[in-house]
Amino acid sequence: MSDGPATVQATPPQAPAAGDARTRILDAAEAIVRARGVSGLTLEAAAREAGVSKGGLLYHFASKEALLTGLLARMAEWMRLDFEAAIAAQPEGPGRVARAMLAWAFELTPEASNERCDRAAAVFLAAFHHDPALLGPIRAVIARMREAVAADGLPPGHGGIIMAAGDGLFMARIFGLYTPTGQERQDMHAALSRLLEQRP
Amino acid sequence: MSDGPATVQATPPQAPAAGDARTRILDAAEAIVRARGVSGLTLEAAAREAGVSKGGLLYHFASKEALLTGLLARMAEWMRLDFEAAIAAQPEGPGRVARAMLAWAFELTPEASNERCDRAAAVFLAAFHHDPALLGPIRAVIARMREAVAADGLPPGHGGIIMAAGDGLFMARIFGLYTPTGQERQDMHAALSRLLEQRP
DNA sequence: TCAACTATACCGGCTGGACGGTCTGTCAAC
DNA sequence: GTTGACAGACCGTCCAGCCGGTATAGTTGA
Repeated sequence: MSDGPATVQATPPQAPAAGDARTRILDAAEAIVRARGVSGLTLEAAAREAGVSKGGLLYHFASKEALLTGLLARMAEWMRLDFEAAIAAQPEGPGRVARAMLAWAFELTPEASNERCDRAAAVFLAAFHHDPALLGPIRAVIARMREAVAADGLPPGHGGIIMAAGDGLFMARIFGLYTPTGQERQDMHAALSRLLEQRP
Repeated sequence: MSDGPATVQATPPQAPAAGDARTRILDAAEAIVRARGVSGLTLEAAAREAGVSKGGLLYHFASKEALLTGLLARMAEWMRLDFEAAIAAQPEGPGRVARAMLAWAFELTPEASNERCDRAAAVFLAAFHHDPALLGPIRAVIARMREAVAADGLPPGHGGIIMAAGDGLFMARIFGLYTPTGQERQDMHAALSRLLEQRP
């Protein structure tokens, strides 16, 4: 009994409780994956980062898988809303969805884009590592995007290229494979824009 | 930076299986990741699959990181050779490198392509999960590809699109996000081919 | 020629630490 | 006094890495 419960939580060690515990835990888990990688995400670490105990975390998420499922469901919903907003921001007509995807992938403010990109990557990789089947909600969102692009009135293949190119840049970023310069991004954006102005 | 002993050039006394132990261990590690995911790759499992003991594995690869490094070095070398062969197979002139990349990404026999794709994905994901810094050799290979594409005499952005689209399809495959139909792949291939026939 | 020695190529038990999940305890609010 | 929302000790499992042992081939020296 040399070291009893000497540590009492007078004040939370980290940020002072923004939002409810559930949201804080989700945010903490994302932050840990971004900072320390997928293997750094343990229940204890997530609990500590969120300012709750391990038991507290397990009260909200009964297992690690439940935590990842929660993370993924939140992300899928954000993606869906983002994508719908991007479509709504484009004028109607052929290629509307593809233009929205392009605007989404080549967002003008790289900061905001990178932030969201990294959050998505963290959730994505953590879920995939635990169990690839957890990506179901994301797959569903992507399938709906693909349907929308396919019915967009573009020449065959052009929609697929837009999606694949966006995915490729996403992958390059999350794995740190390479970082295109601003000029390169602009050139790619311009070339893709020309591509989706064509009609079948 | 050589992990393991110098290879003996004489035939092994009695080969219990195909190839030397080192190669068998590397192959076994890849197979495990493909079959059971990154988290299924343990030293014991790799040793068992390769038909050696754990101690035997550790004789050739002093740590798990050394094993992953070996896996990655081998893959980077294969990629480099593949890419050079793909370039050599294309007629000279502007867009040669981009045509090689296109042929590489949209290989005519999907089986062979998928096999290599999955092997690469296994190594890639396992290494990334252990330590993203291990991807250095791959990054180097990609950087050289990007340089080659940039000096290929294509309109700005077109080379980047080819690369990004290929990467996107790669990502879609390794994460099982979606599977383009044969028709879709053909359409994308045709559209990208048109793209790289243009001159600045 | 043959015993002693050395290097190579393994074998497999062991340990220490990390991690997911369980369980009991606590405490304020209703 | 019951319930919701935690706290935190604890347990079983898994795994990387360590270490002592072993078998065989090759070398050396008397």
